[in-house]
Amino acid sequence: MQMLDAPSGRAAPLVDALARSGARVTGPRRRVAELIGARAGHFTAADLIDDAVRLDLPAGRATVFRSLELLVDLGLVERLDLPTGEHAYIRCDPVHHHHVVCGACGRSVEVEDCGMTAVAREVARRTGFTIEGHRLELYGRCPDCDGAGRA
Amino acid sequence: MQMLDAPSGRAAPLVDALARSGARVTGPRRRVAELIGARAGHFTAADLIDDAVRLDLPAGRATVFRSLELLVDLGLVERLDLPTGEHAYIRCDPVHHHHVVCGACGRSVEVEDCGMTAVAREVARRTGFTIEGHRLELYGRCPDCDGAGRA
DNA sequence: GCCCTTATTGATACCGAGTATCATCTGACC
DNA sequence: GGTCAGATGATACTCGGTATCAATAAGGGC
Repeated sequence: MQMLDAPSGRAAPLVDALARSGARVTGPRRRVAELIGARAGHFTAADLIDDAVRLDLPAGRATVFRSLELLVDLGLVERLDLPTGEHAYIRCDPVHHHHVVCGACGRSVEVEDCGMTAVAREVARRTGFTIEGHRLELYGRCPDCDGAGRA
Repeated sequence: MQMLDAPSGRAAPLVDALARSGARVTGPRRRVAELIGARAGHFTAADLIDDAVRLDLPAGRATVFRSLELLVDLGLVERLDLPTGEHAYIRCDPVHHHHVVCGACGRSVEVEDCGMTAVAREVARRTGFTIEGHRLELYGRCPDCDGAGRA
């Protein structure tokens, strides 16, 4: 018996948000939430599909993609493009922010604003464009990997 | 006879850079340069392949991809991810900069810095990460489309 | 101008991410 | 418990991009 009635701490908020949005809280969706909750840092759809098999939390390929799409729409997961061109997903809070991704371990943290609105304003001034949105991703090394690399 | 010995004004710099880099200046590469030169704004690899057929400037699919990769390496073309998730390419100068893309007409302009280095520094300070690179894309409406929309 | 080496080409097959289809199933409300 | 719209998942497909490999051609040396 899978204890799916008691989703792990990290999966629960996803399940709750799903319920609040009016979407049906189905077995496969719970499992996908569980899989995402078990992940740290960014992951690809393929990662989740592999995990589903490994952890015996069955969810069809199409369902994984559909659930991800749903969670992206709800703002609980964000799609990002790694410098390699790969598409990945990352769990996050539904407020505007950016990601800093560690190229060594894949860990990522969220940062807000940090002066981006000023940058957008400056760009608007220089180009005459009306800026409606932007997308910023920062790449580098997290303190741990940076330290390890130097040691 | 295609006047490929006299590439159009917009294609010539691409061909020159190709020659300077040590790569062979072949017929297909000239043609791809010509196709890119004929394009305004961003375009996909598929666009170029279509153009190649329409304009009777033959270049194989694999060759178009390879030429694009080469030009990306040389910094003459940049790959960008549209908000839709599509991959596109855009012609640009080989200095670090960002793109502002008009969602209505697809036109885009380059902008430099605009305070991004300060943002990166601030992010580094807050997160402890060493920032090695970033990627910023801005979306909005160009002055023309903005004006038309309002009129 | 010709030859030779080697980079390039392109037809083809392949791969992986993501989507469409559609018969079957199931959550949630009555 | 019954009903039915919404969800599922097997399958087949599309599409962007890459690998393979025999054939071709650029361009430096003579």
